[in-house]
Amino acid sequence: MRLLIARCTVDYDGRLTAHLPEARRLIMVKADGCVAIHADGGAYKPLNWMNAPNKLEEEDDRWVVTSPKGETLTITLHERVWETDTELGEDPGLTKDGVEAHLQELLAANTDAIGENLQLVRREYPTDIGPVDLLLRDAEGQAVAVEIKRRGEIDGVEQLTRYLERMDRDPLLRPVRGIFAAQLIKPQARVLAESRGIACVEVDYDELRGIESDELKLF
Amino acid sequence: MRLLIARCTVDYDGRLTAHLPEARRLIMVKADGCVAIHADGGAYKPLNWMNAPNKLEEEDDRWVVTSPKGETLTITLHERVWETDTELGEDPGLTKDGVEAHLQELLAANTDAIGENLQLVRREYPTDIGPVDLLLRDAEGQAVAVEIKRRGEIDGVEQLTRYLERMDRDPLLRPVRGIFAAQLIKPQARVLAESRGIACVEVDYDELRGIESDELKLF
DNA sequence: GTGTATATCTCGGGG
DNA sequence: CCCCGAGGTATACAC
Repeated sequence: MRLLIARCTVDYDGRLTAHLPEARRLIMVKADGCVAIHADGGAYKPLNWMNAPNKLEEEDDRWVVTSPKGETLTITLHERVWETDTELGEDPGLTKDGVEAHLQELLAANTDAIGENLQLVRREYPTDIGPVDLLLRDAEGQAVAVEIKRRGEIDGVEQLTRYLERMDRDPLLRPVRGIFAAQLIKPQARVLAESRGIACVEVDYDELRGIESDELKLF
Repeated sequence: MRLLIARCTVDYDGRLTAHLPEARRLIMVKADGCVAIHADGGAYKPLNWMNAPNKLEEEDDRWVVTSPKGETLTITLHERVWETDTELGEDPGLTKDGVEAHLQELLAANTDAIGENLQLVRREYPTDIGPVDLLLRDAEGQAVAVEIKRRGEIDGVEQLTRYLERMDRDPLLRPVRGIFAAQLIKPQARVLAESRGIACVEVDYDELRGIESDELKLF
């Protein structure tokens, strides 16, 4: 990883055009070739950047980074404050717990948290406009489509609505009941869902994880 | 801006939990207090981070960053390779050209690019679920709601559909016609829009900008 | 490759 | 503060 602190001006020309007036900034060039220009604030997002793959040409105090799509990032260096180049090596990578995929796993294994007497048919049930998180059947054999979110907002209701509309055209499934499950459901999303006959269920992630580990203890 | 290259392990506990095994990484602490841990690849996004505002406690080789919401980022330093601290100063900031806001300005000034004989009523017409990009009236006085995107995808059609549904409840507007305008409209979005009676218009940004500058030349 | 959904999204604007 | 929408979104995954 190459790090350079310099007074510079930067111009991006690609999906839009953007310009940075002269100031002191950090320029980071990673081993994969990606370039990022950071100010001393503003969260982790750089002011300007170019992803890998790209081509970096250095001509004295003018760097031109070009992407295969024809985007260019031009960095003009007015004063180099300092620079360094350090080998970091491969990163073993991040392990995560608590994202939507885990919530889906837990709910697939504990459908009781969604409703009574529900049988899992499959996860990621495919429709021709995208996969439904869970397809279940209730005690009467009616198909139940479940959309799972960490945070239940309007987009999720729209998504489930599209799936239901689609699945209702399938004589083997029709009529399909919809359930919107999330750790937290926003009031706007709840109103929209219920106005469309979609049930809302709030689920507790920690509690589900507790059930899961209790079950494991039985063996 | 403080920069530290170190062998470290990192744990985040907040909206999810995440863990980074021991490896060499760059730790960046900006003047506003935000912390980012970067590997030597993977675009500009850090592996792990904590936004400002937060509290950073350093105890020898263990840094604990705590956000007001109770999220914590724990960095354990196993070997410090080098570090530095440099004053960058305020950044004058980025200027952009070519984003959706400009497209909206241009279309508001040149409704002919959307359709014939359309009169602008207002930009960002407020409904109780959000603002519609443009509200127009056609030659017959019928209200026309326009949703503008750079790239026309399904989400944009859903958005316009919600607005139309809402506006159709207003006796002063009803019935409202919908137009989906974008530089490029994806086939799926076009199918969905047209199945809902929403017209699609592709507009040329460069051409619009040309019209604009031609008009300026007349003065 | 396209299409779809997720994200500790980030960021900015308006109420 | 929350809500909403845009983003050079980036990223992963399925078809």
